[in-house]
Amino acid sequence: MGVFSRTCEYAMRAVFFIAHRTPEGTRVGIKDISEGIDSPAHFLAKILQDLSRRGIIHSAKGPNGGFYMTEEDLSRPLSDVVEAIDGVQIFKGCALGLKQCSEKNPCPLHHEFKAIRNDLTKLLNGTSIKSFNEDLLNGMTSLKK
Amino acid sequence: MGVFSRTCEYAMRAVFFIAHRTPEGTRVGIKDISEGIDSPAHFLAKILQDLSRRGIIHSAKGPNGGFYMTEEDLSRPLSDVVEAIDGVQIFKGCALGLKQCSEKNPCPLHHEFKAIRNDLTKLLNGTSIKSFNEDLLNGMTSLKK
DNA sequence: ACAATTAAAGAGTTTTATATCTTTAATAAA
DNA sequence: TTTATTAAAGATATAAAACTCTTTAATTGT
Ligand code: FES
Ligand code: FES
Repeated sequence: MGVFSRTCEYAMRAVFFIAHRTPEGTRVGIKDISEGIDSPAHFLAKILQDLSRRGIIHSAKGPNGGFYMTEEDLSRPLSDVVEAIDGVQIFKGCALGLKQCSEKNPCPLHHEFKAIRNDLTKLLNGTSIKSFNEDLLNGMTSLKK
Repeated sequence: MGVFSRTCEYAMRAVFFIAHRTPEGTRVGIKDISEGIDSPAHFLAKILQDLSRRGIIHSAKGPNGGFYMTEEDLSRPLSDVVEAIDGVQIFKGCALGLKQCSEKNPCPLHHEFKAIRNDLTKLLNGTSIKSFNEDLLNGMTSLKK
């Protein structure tokens, strides 16, 4: 596995996909999303339920229902998605899995690793979903394998 | 989970521990290692068997047997351990799990993520186990929770 | 009211990661 | 040669992650 869990990868791709497809108060269904990002539909449904419960995305049942994101949702940093799914370890945890990453009792990787972890945090925490999405709207980036 | 799998965390801690404890052709047993790094002994045994088969560490059976590392082993980069356990995804894989991370078809995170991934690669690939170990010998870093 | 559409919820199954226990093989020392 | 010591190998066991299927509830439009 890479840096994020597969579940988290699906979640991020889905969020970008929804952001991309619902610029004007429209909604997009689970089928479209799962096809659009190459993920198992039922599994993704669970993930989106979760994000929806947490208020990271929104949904509506019934005809013309589906998932969508409000302006507020779009302004959120991507780290909210990651944290919802994978938790906070990736941002705070020790590279070697020591219970506490600390300056007091640093592991051999601590100093350099901390810098890298901070860069990752800055990237995910400092960039809104909307601004990632702009590249996507401009056709510069992709969600498709 | 953090950046690395738990198995990989144990592996790295164990490698540092062995390096630390066997400076002079001595060996250290699985019991000592697992206690020293806080890991389940039998599980760690499996991991070390694996590393041993791959030639990343060495072992000897019988009385006064145990695990040890040659000069050559100590000169290896830590990335060899990570790659043996977690594979290459962490160094090459797309943040969003796209099949191929590429400039041609970059995901929204690609540019910034690539830089971070490269820093991590540089850290693990560019530093020998021995040099991480020096801090450990100087008592500046830790393997204990 | 009714039928169609959609996500939510619930209840699984399968696969992978993590962990344990037992037996075997190699080595060293007495 | 025997015994003790150690890792290797094999066989399970448990837990978590990933995935699937079915039923329910909400909403819309007729
Ligand atoms: S203590 Fe290990 S990364 Fe900080
Ligand atoms: S394409 Fe996603 S990180 Fe390179």
